[in-house]
This record gives sequence, structure tokens and C-alpha cells, in this order.
Amino acid sequence: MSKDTPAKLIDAAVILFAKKGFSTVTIREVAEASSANSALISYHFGGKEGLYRAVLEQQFAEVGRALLSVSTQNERPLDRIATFAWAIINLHQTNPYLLRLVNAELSTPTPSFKEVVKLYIGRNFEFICQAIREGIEVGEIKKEIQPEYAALALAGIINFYFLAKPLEQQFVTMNSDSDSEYGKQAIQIYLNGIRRNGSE
Amino acid sequence: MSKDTPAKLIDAAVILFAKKGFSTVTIREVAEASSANSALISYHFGGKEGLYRAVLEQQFAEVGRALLSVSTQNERPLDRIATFAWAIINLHQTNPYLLRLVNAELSTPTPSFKEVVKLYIGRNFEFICQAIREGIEVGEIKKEIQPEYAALALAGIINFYFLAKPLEQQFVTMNSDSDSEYGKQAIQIYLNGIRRNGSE
DNA sequence: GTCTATATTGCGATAGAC
DNA sequence: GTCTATCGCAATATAGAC
Repeated sequence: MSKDTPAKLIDAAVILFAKKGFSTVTIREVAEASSANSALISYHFGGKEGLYRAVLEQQFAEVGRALLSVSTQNERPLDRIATFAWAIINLHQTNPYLLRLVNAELSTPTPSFKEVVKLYIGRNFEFICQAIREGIEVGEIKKEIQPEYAALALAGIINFYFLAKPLEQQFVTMNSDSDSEYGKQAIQIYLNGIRRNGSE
Repeated sequence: MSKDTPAKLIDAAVILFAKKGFSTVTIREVAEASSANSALISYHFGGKEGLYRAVLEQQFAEVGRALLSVSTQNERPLDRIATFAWAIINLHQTNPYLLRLVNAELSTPTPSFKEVVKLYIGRNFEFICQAIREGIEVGEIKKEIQPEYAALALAGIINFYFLAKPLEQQFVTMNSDSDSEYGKQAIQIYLNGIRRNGSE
């Protein structure tokens, strides 16, 4: 059995919205890419805006699933941070459109987006902050580190690479395992950066 | 004497393009914001696209200037990297529209963007790579570090914070010197992360 | 150089047959 | 549910007076 029309439309729209941004994409484009009729977008989703909302919901459902496994583990703080970072890297690899969609909303978040994001991103942010606080308490992490800023630094070092990939490819030649190679380097730099060294 | 029309148009367009992205902004909006006539956009810049190109050029001229002062200094590698990072932070503080303009183009660069940007960003990227290579040679930086990936990590740790600021403010309360506070933490983490420790 | 008025295009949405 | 045809609108660009 082949996919039904709403699913076909969403699948095509995810790619187009991620690549070109909401306003640049036309419903005729989406229709052609999904071999459906443009009128069906209004019929099934109430319009272009409704299709976009459906796309966001489908994509963010993935985030919740991916990170559920991490937060239930119980390693030591530094290891927990590394596990989390790899989960994010894996998420971006398996779902390359997610970050682009988020990015489009970064500068001027829409109200509906804010709600969705605050839930998913806020949860992750708190998870990392907590791991850092614990790390400081048990002496694994330098006590000068401020958990909130250090959490943002981790977000930057992991996410920016995937975000700017189209630009980066103009300067660095990348192959199939550049992502995990970057992950190794980035996580190593970050953990060494916050780790409390014995001498101190 | 008041500013001439092209300058007025560019100044208004910088803000609008940064806030809303190229396709969402209408020439009528720009005209109203700059108290000029919309027809003058075609007259002076040959159209909306030409105005956008002029905006990018004006903004990126700033980047060139900011980096110039850094690259002429001649510190040791790690200090040079720190000086560079602070210059970028300062650039974002004094010019909050720049990164938003870049961000809008991150996923799908337009032709005008590619030409202007490849020059400026490529130059910065090479500058950092070179500093890292030197740092490895003189034993200041771990030899396992790969210069290209480490340069991308620095870009991420510095730029992402400013990029995602509208989102971050929902989780962290920020004040006027949060930027430099973040800068201290981020640069400290990064430099400690790549620095060769004495024992090794 | 600057204005008004308009030409032209392409969008999202819908009416109505099937 | 899906199609064709079309409406209504808003956008860029331009022609032509001043």
C-alpha cells in the first residue's frame, strides 16, 4: 500500500521548508514534489500555514524520542554529558532537516514554535546544567565553570557544525564520516575544557 | 546635511532583512521605514535583489575591518586565538544584524551571498587554522587536535550563543554584560580544551 | 532624483465537477 | 478525496510627469 496524501505532502514539505524557508516555498512546489494536487493542501491542512505546523510537529516528535533514552541512563557527570552530545549528533545525522527548521525560527520565533521549543529544548538545557552542577560537586568539573553558560557552549559546539555545514563545505572537504570525526574532536575539546585537572 | 537616499535605504534594509529575511521583506516596507519612495529602490539598486546585495556588502565590510586589527598582531598562538575570539564577540555586540543576515543564508546561500561571504569567512577560517597549526608545532596545543575541525568548534562556541540568543533568553536570564561573561567562559573552555597539558 | 500611477506576475485559496 | 479552473490579492518593477 502506498502512503496517503497527507503523509506524502508532509514528507515533501519537510524537505522544502527546511531547504528554502517557509515563505519561499510555494504550495505548487510542494504539490509537484509530492505528486499531489495543490488544492489538497488546503483540504487536508487548512492551508500552507497548517501544513507547516504539521511539519514541525512531526519533526519534534523525533526529538523527544531520541533523547528519552539518554536521560534515563545514570553515568557519572562527564560521561553523561558525552552520551548526551553523541545522542544529539546522531539525531542530526539521522534527521538532517530538523536543525534547519529550528534555525528558520531562531531569529524571530513564532508563538506556536515557542511553546513547542520551550518544552523540548528547555528539557535538554536543564539536563545538561544539572550534569554540570553535579560534576562540580563531585570534583570532576572545574568550580569556576558556570553551568548555564557552559551548557550554552556545549550547544554551540555541537549544533553550529551541523547548522553551518553548507557553508563549511566550501572551506573543508567533508566525507561520510566527517560528522563523527568532528564529534570526537568537539567533545574531546569540550570535556577537556571543563574537566578539573588534578594539579589544581 | 542629511543622508542621501541610497544610504537611507540600506540602513533601513539592514534591519528589516536581518529581522525578517529576504523574501518576507517588501520593498514598500523598506521604503516606508526609510521615508523614501519604493520606486527609488529599483532606480538606485536595480531592484530588491540589488538592495540586498548592497546590504551584505556594507555589513561584511565591517567584518574585514574587525579582523584586520587582529591579524596584524603577533602574539603566541593561543593568545592570538583568544584575541580573535574577543574580536568576533565585540563585532557581534557592536553589530547585532550581521549574524542574522548570515544565518538567513546558512541553509540555502543565494548567489549574491556566496560571492560576498566566501571571501570574508574563508579568510577568518584560514586565520584560525593557521594559528592552531602553529600552536601544535610549538607544543602549545595538543597534537591530536585537527586544525580544521577545531576551527569549526571555535566558530560554534562563539557564534551559536549570539545566534540563538532570542531562544536562550527563555532559559537563562541575561543582562547587559552576559555577552562578555559568556565570552570568558567559552574562551576559557575552548583554550583549556585544546591546550597541551604539561604532563603529556 | 523623486514622485504617482499602473503594468505584470505569481501567490494562496476556493468553487464546483467528478 | 481529488481534480480543473479561476478569483482576489499583494508583490516587484516600470513608464512617465515633474
